[in-house]
Amino acid sequence: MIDIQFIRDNPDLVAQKSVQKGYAVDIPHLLELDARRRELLGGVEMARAERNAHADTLRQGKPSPEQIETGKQLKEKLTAVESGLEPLEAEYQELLRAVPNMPLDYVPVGATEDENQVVKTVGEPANFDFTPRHDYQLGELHDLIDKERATKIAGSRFAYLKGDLVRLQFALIQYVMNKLGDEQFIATLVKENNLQVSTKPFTPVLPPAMLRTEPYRASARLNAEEVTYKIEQDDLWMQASAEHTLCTMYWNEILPEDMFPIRYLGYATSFRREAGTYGKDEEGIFRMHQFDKLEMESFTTAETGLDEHKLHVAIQENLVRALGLPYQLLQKCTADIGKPNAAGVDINCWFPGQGKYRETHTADYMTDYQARDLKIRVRRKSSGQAELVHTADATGFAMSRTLKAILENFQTADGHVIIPEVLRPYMNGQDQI
RNA sequence: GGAGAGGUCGCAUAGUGGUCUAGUGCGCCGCCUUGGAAAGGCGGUAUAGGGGCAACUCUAUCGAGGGUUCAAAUCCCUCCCUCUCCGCCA
Repeated sequence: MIDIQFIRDNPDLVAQKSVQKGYAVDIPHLLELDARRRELLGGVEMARAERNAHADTLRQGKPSPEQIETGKQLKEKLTAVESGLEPLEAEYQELLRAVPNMPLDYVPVGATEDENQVVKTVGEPANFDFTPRHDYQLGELHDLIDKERATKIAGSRFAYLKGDLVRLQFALIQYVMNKLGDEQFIATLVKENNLQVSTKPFTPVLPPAMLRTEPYRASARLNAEEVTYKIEQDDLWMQASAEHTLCTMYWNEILPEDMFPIRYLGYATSFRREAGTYGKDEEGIFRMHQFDKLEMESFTTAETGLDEHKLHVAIQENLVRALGLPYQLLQKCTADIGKPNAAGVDINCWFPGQGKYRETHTADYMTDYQARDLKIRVRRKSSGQAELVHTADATGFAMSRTLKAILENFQTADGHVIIPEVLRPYMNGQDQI
């Protein structure tokens, strides 16, 4: 949720930037509601003050019939003004929540994801002297992926992953957990990128996989119900990313300043309905209903939020480079960053099977937009004041997409797959599949 | 699944219709005291919104929402959550 005061102060800017993000919000109408709401609220509060003052005079003893009569009249008056406020309040809240976060100035303006800016292209796609195989072909060759039986059991977009592919996943998890848990590693990236942030390492977290409606809504991440599974019986949602259960972790809390920055590396199985994607990426394990993901989530003070986001991106790049995957770094445009985002970056890795760069990573910077509705605040040491925190999240590795990228990029003519060197120590030194 | 208890200020607790403008203890902050500290004393100690240059002030918040009443932490209804015991279970 955005600050209503900001909208009051910058109505044109908010309208303009909302449109740039693809959210048509009637700002003049919102401000009109806001003004009327405040006016009515004034009346309601005055009526309440009168009622309270009257109640004060009756503190002791029994009230006289006259006093009860006065009280009745005050009550009627209050009910009358309150009834005017109620529908207005509901509409106001709905409209206010419809306003997206404001993109930062450097975010390119664009109407579709095609206008995302390629910031850099790193690494060269391998020049195979044979037709590169897809993940499912390599999977079949080494008995690594069984989608057919998974479909029999669970339906489309599920898979049994087996053998070396599973070992590879656990190696990847272990590798990332070790890197992000190493203060020296963080310190190097902070220095290299000239960031004004702490060198504190990330704490690994296994979060719950389900969450309740109320915190989910407040996180501004439950805006696409077609992507999220719901357990009707228990009124719970399956998280579609560890980010969802991580960013909500401190819901309704005020945290001491010396806890900051709070850096988590979550690992969770994520679930997506993928409704409306029939026929899209049906082959292989690129787009699944269920996939495992390492996810960074940071809570920071306002001053360090942007640099924290940049740290996330630096970490992502470092990890992708360490594997040796060719990739593009994209500055996402206003249309693609998402409603709660102030900025966002994608990393698209090269997939030889498709001959394309496809999205494997994303990094989101929310400023205080999520925190406002989630009511997550920091208690400042100097002033004692409670201020909204900033949140930023970023993909560590989405397992299935990364496994696919490794399979396809490092394949050999005879159908083997060379395991990235950094992962070999976590696979008993195994160097190929 | 069965039975029971409970959700009050950062924490712990008191509070069963009007003196609750939510008490007390702990914690925290400031001051006094001290050579310095401890102990002690005094004062303060939330969040959100509205008004005001400010001092300050008004409103809301005792799990959530509704109701009864002149008046609700307290009574009624619905829901949510937590805990304990039993059963089942990785």
